[in-house]
Amino acid sequence: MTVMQTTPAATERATPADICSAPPRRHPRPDGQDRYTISEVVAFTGLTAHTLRWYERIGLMPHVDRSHTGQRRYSNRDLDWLDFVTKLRLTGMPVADMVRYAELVRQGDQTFAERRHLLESTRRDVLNRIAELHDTLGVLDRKISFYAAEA
Amino acid sequence: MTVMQTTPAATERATPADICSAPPRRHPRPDGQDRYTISEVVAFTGLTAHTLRWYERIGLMPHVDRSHTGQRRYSNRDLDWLDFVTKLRLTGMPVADMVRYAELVRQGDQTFAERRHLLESTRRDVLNRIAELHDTLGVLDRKISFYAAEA
DNA sequence: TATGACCTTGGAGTGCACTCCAGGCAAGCC
DNA sequence: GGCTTGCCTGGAGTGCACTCCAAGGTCATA
Repeated sequence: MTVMQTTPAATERATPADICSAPPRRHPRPDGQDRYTISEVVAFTGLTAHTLRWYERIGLMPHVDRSHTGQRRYSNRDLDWLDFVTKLRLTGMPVADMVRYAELVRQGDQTFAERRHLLESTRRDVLNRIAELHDTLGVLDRKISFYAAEA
Repeated sequence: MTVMQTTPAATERATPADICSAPPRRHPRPDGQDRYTISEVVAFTGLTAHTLRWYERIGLMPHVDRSHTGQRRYSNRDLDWLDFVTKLRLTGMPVADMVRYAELVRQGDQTFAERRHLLESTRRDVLNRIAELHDTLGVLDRKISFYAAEA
């Protein structure tokens, strides 16, 4: 199934100089398909196969379908979930909390209120972090313009 | 520079519900003093004594003065440095990179250009992270308003 | 049909950033 | 003098989030 030119695991160790440039590029999901192998999902999400299996083990993935020989076949719904999880990870939310959220989803509609609370508190975290980063940006700009003036 | 109200190490383990509320409150630096004990610095910065000693061990702190009995006495300059380091940490910069920066500072003025490059790339990282977080905010808002509509 | 890329598992290993421990010194107070 | 509190050190331990390994089954293609 091809594993085109992403940066499969080239995200290994980025020096500060690298980091800025390119976020791990992901491939578009082909339309009209709903059963992806793990390596396709690696290409779409930028996660490693190890991490995908691990997510499943710890209960962060809803049950993934299997082929008749036991190989994983991810659906578009699974990919949507992974996209969401990846976003949550960016906020710095611990994996344990995401597992908690996944459990709530499994429990069905009566957990809507709790899920909303969880997301709302995450939202506040994100706003705080953005504010902190803006603050840091100010500090960096002052230092940089100092160095620029001296150079 | 101001470091106002924050609690010492009350940041232990915050559940998602807690996190939002208060950032660890720190104590203001008293004026007209320039030799602080490690426990005072703990109160000012919110870092633990362990972490302060560890930062020194790995070369992230410039040499800290000692009392005649060998106890650490931090200066206001040291506190400023710790504030800066703490800001860099918030950006997600790895400790090893901050140690690199500290080394450049120790090497003196001829490293201005390199320091500026390092900070500029950090600045780009921060901008990227802010953009990612805004993106995540959009996702969260959509989910939250979905749950709000259903509830 | 055989080669090689791909997939499976449980469990062990890794790297980062702390975090703690044991054993000991020094100062203040009753 | 005895007690408490605070500080010191090197080295070991912890928790998180992966990351890898060994041993073996599966699949596409030459």
